[in-house]
Amino acid sequence: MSELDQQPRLKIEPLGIGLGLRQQACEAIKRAIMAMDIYGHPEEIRLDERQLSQDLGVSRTPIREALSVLEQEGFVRSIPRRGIHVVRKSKREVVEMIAVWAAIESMAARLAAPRASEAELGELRGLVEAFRDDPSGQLSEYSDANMAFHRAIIRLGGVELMTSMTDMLFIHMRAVRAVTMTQDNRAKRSVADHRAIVAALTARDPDLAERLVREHTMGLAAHVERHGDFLDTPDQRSIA
Amino acid sequence: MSELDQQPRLKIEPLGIGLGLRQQACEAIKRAIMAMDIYGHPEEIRLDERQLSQDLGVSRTPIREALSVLEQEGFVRSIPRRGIHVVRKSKREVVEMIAVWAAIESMAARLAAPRASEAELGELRGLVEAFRDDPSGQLSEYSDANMAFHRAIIRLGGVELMTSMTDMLFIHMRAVRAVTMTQDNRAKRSVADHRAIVAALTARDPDLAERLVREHTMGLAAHVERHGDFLDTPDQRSIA
DNA sequence: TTGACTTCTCTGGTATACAATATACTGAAT
DNA sequence: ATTCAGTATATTGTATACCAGAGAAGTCAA
Repeated sequence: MSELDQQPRLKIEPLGIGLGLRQQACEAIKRAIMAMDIYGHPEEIRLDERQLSQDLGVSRTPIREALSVLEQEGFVRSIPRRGIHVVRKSKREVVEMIAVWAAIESMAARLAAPRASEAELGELRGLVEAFRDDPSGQLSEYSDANMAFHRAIIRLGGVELMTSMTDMLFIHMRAVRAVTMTQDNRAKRSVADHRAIVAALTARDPDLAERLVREHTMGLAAHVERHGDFLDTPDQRSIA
Repeated sequence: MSELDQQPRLKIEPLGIGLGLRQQACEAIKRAIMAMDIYGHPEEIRLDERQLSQDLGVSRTPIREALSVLEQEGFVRSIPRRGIHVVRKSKREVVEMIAVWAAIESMAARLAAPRASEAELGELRGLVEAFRDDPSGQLSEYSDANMAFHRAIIRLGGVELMTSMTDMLFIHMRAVRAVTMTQDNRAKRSVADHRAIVAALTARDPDLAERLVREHTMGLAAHVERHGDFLDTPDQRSIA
C-alpha cells in the first residue's frame, strides 16, 4: 500500500469518461438554467431535446436521462407532448421552501448547540464578523457569506441528510436570494440576527438557538410572502 | 361546452397512455422494491435492466429513465459498469431520516396549532382514540394508523412541500417501522404521546405542540440508534 | 366572413442496434 | 501449483431510427 505514495502516476483526471455522460449533461443543463435569470423575462423558457443534444454534442438519450433527473429535482417540467420548460417557482412554492428550510435549520441549530466544537463556532463567528459593518455596499459578497453561514449551521448539526436536502432547496432559491436581500434593508438586520445565533450556540443553549434560527428564517418567509409578488406576476396560471 | 356533460364517452382511464411509460415503470419498480423485504435477506439485490424490460413488456429506454429517477430518490444505486442494486439504508441513514422527519413535523405542528380547524382536530383525535387501549394486539393496523397520524399533522401545517418531502422519507422507512414498533413496548407509549400532541394542538399551544412532536419523533431516532443495529449487520462496507 | 375540418409539421416517446468496459474463466508459463 | 495474462461474455452506456400525438395553419363550405 505504501507504494501508492511514491508512485508518480501522472494523475490524469477522468475527463468525460468514467463519470457517465448523463451526469455531465445533467450538470451542464443545471448550470445553464442557473446562469440565466429565470425571473428576469416573463415568457416561458422551453427546452428542446434536439437542440440540447447538438449543443452538448451528445445524443438525445443522455439528455433525456438528465432531464428526467432534473424534473425529479424540480428544475424542469415535462408535459407529455407539449415540451419541456424550466419551472418558475411560484411565490407560494418559494415560501414553502423557506419554511422547510427553517424547519431543518432550526433543528440543526438545536443539535449543533451541544455538538459544535469551539473551533467550529469560531469559523462561524468569522463568517458573521466579516460583515459586521453595513453590508449594503457588497450585497453580492454578503449574499454568498449569508448562504455559507446557514449552510455552516446545518453542517454543524451533524446530520448529512439535512445538508443535502437544504442544498437542493438553496439551489432553487438562488435566483430569489439577491432580490429579497436588496429589499427592506434585510441585509443589515440579517447580520444582527446571525450574531445572536452565534451567541446562542456559544452559550450552548439549544432552545434559544433553535428559536432564533427559526424566527430569522421564518421572517424571511414572511418577507417573501409580503413582497414576493414579482415571483408569479407574469402568469402562474400557465403552469397550474 | 355543455355537450361534454351529456356525452356518454365511456370514461376510459388513460391506462398506459397519457401518463408516460416512464412513470408507470417507475411506480412498478418502486412497488416491487417496497414489496420485498429488503432487510430480510442479507445479500445484495441486483436489478437487471433487460430482465425488468421484458418483465414489464417495455423497452430498456423507459426502464433506464425510471431507474434514473429511482436513483435520484435514493432507492437504487447504479455503479457504472457493475450493475444496479437496491440500496439498503444504514442505521445512520435511517436515524438521519428520522431526524429530518422530526424537524419537519415539529415545524408543521407549530404551524398547525393556530391554523387547524376544530373538525380537523377531531379527525386527528379519531385516529388516536381508535387505539386508546393497548394496540399491541393489532400492530399492523396500528402501524398504519400511526403513519396516518403523523401525515395528518404534517398536512395540517399547510405546507404541501412538507407533505411531499416526508412522504418520500416515510416510503424509505416503511421497512423499518414494523420492526421498531414491536420492540420495547413502543406502540403503547406512542399512543400516550399522540394524545398529548392532540391536546396541545387543541389548546392552540404552538410551542408545546412543537416540543411534544419533536421529542416524540426524536425519541424514535434515539431508539433506532440504540436498537437498530440489525439494519447494517450484514455489510454496509459493500456500499461504502 | 367565419367556423370547422383536415393536413402538415414539430415535439417528445419508444425501440433497437452498436460500442465500451468490467469481470470471470481459462490457458500457459514459471 | 500458483500466478499472470488474454480472451470471452455479460451488462451498461450511447446513438439513431421510427412512431404517435398535439398544435397550428390552411382551405373549403355555409
